[in-house]
Amino acid sequence: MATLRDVAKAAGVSPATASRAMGDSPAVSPEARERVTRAAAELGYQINALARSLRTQRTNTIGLLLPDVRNPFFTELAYQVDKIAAERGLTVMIGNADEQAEQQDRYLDVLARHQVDGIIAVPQGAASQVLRRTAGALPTVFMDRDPGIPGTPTITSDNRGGIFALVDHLVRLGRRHIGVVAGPQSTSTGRERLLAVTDRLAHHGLDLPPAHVVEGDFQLDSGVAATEQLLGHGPLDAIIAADNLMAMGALMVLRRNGIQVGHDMALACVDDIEWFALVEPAITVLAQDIPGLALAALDSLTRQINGDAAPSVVVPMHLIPRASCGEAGRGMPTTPKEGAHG
Amino acid sequence: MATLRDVAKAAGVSPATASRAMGDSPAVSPEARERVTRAAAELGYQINALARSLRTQRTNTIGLLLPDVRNPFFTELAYQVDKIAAERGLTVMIGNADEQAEQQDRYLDVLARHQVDGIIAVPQGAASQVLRRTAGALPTVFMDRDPGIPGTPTITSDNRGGIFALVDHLVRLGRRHIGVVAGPQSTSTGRERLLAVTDRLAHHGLDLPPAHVVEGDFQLDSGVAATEQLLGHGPLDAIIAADNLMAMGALMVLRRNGIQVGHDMALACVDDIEWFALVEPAITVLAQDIPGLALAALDSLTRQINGDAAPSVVVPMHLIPRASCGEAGRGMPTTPKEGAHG
DNA sequence: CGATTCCATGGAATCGATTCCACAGGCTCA
DNA sequence: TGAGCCTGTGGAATCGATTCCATGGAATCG
Repeated sequence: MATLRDVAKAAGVSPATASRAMGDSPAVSPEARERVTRAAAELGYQINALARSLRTQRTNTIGLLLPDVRNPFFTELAYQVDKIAAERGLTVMIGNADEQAEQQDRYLDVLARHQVDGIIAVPQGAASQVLRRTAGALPTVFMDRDPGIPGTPTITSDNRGGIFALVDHLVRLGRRHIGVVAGPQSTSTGRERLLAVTDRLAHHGLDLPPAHVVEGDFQLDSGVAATEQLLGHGPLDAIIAADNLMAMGALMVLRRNGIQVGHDMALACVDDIEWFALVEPAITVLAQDIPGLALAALDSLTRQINGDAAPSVVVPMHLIPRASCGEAGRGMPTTPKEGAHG
Repeated sequence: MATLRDVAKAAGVSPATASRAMGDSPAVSPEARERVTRAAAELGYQINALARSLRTQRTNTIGLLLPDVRNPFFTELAYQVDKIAAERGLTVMIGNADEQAEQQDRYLDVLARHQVDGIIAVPQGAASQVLRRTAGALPTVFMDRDPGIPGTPTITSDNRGGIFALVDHLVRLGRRHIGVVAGPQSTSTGRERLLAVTDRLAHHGLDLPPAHVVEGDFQLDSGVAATEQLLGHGPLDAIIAADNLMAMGALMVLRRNGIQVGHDMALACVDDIEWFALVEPAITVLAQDIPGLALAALDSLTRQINGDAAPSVVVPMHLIPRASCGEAGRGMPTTPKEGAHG
């Protein structure tokens, strides 16, 4: 591999001048710049990012820590973050915690050792010691979930507002007996979404008995188990799943039991997937604004890296009604509380 | 951030000794090691991977270049590669070409600048100049697709053998009029799969007219377009899609046209998705052995990094019959050529 | 015309960890 | 007892790029 020294020699200048010519320092004669550029091209010179970063104390690299890269929601999040970061000349190192706190800690250390300029993290479970230390030591932004570490900005979706709209939608369609496949209560999203369902049902004068709530872990299998359990606890006419994969599991169970989704039972969940529109019936979702989240997170992180105040942001969610909740007018009449909605 | 120098000072030893104590060099007294270890813990010392790598000329980092991180097949591939690499103490930098040759080239340079020890690449399109240069300059393994660069090992699935099994399956079920939503013919997988279908149909005495083949780009939308086109060209009783996303698109079109999949029309594709078993009807797939591919790629790359001979590997595929191709015995009788299959 | 400013350039220090080399002190063995 | 060895340690060079500082020459000004 050719070094800058080689390039300088080939161009007949000093390494200092070569360095200036490669960057866009104005203090280089056009002639020297030309010679250096040509020499670099001829030698196939690639700058050594390690050496540069060691000297400049800047890597232009950020870490992205996710709980599960295989969940389409996080895949999309990674895609959007990487895309925007690339446009800004930043490289993204993706770390997959694979749903294990220990892996998360391991990756945080890896990122720190690689001297990333900052970290965007979707934390899992309770805030670990390593997570606190890292968030305190270098620019950090939490995204999607809030681990409750004060002083670190958080970019989240408006889960409460979104769930309100979803519950209103279901109630308007005549659903009264709602079951919830909740997310893990160790995550802020799991808690917020469940609480919002409870609160909004109460607002409609409806009750959410404990037997109608089963906690899953955001994975497909837990959606299966939770739904089986829900079906054993009295009659329901709607199920809300706290994420897409658990909704998939719920759909499997409902099908196996010969329950007509969209008719006998409404099904809705948080987080859209491209092919949710495809499944029969198409699934009603509460979609997060993923590009919006990614953009806000990067903006906030960049500010923090530059030493400015970094804001927390709440991004609106978007209800997409599809066939899985049935049509308005079916079954019971539209709720008289219609007018009370926000 | 504490440096090794700080740790050494705190432990009352020289940086040299501190370095030796942090690694597992035997030439350190137990007492010195103890003191250094404690000092490091107290200072929250994290080794600076940049400085270490600059000196040792080893980053213990490999690059993984993918054409589309949002395709579940590549997501799973990334997951498996990262998992195995982590077990071996390697960090993975994922690059997403986002289906653009230009992005691929850009990422190859990024990886080279970061001094990765080696690259695992799923190349797209024709082999670019940058791809050739990179493959020549540092340890490289191609995975899934073969760009035809001699001297660089390739880890691929046995597309030909797999497709043979799939075609045999369809023919055995009485399907005779097969349409193909082919992959891009600029990729080796696209070419191999189409050729294998043609050859195996011929082996059964069946023809594949040009009008029954439409080329897509491995994305959902192209599956939609291709299937619509196929339906306009005479009667078919089966469609083979070269990947999962295009099969999704095909399924959408078939549904919209009221065509009963699994009865009027068989549908099968390459690459399984967890929830393909969920769709109604469940989709028959030719699944790749993703952990097998990941393991073989990493092994081959590691050998190459260590200066040993790195093998090319062909990994077997696995046919998973589901409801989308209908049951045996339906329609025409089982082909008399049954006995001729390999 | 002499003094001052400006500009392009090169030498050398620096980032943080590793490692070659030299060396001190304790040991063994003849 | 002295020659030789082994072990643990520290000084200093090194990896490759950046950047501070100094310098020489050209341009500008009064």
